[in-house]
Amino acid sequence: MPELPEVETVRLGLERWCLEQKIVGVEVLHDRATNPRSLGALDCVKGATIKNIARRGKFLWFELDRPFALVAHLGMSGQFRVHPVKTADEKHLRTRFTISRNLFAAHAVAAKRQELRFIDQRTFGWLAISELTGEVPELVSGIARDIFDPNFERVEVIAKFRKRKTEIKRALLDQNLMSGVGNIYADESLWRAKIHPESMASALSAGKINSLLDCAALVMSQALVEGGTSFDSLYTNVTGQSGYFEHSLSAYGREGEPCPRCAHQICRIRFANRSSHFCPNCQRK
DNA sequence: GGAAATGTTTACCG
DNA sequence: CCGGTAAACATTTC
Repeated sequence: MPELPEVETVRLGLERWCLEQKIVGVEVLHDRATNPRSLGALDCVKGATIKNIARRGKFLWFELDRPFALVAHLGMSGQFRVHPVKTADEKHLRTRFTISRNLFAAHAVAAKRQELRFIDQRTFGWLAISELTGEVPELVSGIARDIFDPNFERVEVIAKFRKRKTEIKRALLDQNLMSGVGNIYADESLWRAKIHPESMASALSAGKINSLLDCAALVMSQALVEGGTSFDSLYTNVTGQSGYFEHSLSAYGREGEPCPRCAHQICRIRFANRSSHFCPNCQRK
């Protein structure tokens, strides 16, 4: 589930709880939690201090006082949680980082330790060590900027969309064109922009694509305010709270229900190997 | 009991 | 380049 708003919610939580903390322990409990493209084993972050938490699209990474970053992708069900040490292990705990706040000797009785845990039921999520020399880690270098990136080139992106000989929803999901949009926000953005998901990207005017991008930004920023979307307890933010945006969805998951705009029944079709929800009355091809 | 479906990404094949 | 499909996995729903 985690798309841009959920990943940003997680990033904010990590920023709140992990900044300037030193990683003093790493315990990998599942092989698949490490991306095969990782430069090495995750325990090489031991001893590093977390200097920044950054994000592009659905990828996030911890910047360290090292020339490499710890990159994370949440996949379908990944979560980060910050816990006091000795909290009972979750069933799907994949990696445990022990982190410690550096306290001034004059005040410190003992360094305060906590655990940063990566939990992932379906194990499509992963962590990796990746070289960080430029703006983003090497592993993230192929991912396009997301719409909230200050250097997002809207005019260029619109032109790229219009060159695609494919359906608009497929293009919207392509993380190499524009990152951060997944199945839920694709359906919601298309509904808001009144565009049929199977419309050919190349058949849409620049103005229409421009308004679609406006809708995507609007829908995702609303979701962000509400702490992201969640359908079950799989997704929670760092402190364990779920998002509430699910109550605000207009099309996604609402097959058979009336369209909030025109009351026509919302349809669901299989498409690109996933479900698409749309209003056949408002969203014409 | 079993099939289908679930928010992601990547790889492969035609 | 494009699209279809499968695969990685655990769990829930029909």
